[in-house]
Amino acid sequence: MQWTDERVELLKKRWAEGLSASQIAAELGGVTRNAVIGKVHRLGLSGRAKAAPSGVARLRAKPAAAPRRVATAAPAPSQPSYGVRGNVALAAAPVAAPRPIAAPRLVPLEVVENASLVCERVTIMELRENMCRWPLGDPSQAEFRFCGGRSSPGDAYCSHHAAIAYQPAHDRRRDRRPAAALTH
DNA sequence: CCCTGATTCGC
DNA sequence: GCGAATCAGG
Repeated sequence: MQWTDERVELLKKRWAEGLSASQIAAELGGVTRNAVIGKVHRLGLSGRAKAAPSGVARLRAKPAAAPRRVATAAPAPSQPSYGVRGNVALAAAPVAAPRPIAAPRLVPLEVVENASLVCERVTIMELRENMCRWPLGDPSQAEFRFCGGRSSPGDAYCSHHAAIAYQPAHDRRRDRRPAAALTH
């Protein structure tokens, strides 16, 4: 991918809007957040309006560089695409299309309550790959959130919500307990 | 751990 | 010029 005028324009715009480098990278596609940050600096538009980093930090036009030595071959990426390397470079990590609705069935109340405990109540913007996409509330409302609890990589839901969502259709009817409210 | 931006420097 | 690797910080 190259920095076409269009891509640069979008970058400038989003950066000005305050989006993070990784968010911009995801929107652009084909680049990592490092690439975005690098470009931002080259364009000379770093340092967004940011509440002064508390006094001293300001003056640190510091040299404390890194002793990096790349030398040999690249670390043979296990995945052909961009991946997550610790806190490093992650490009276009597409969060799977969040499903607006997942119709919960009758579920033991305590299961639902346990689920509530792990709900982070995150917005769609805060939703990440390994976060539970269980919807909370009305998707048409601003208050709509996703559970956001930890989900196993590749799983849509956290363990509690998975227990609810994937409940076998059978043993639903038997043991009657207080029906859980469906809002959670 | 998740993430953020900043910096260096081999390419 | 580009961006991975790394740092420093939340």
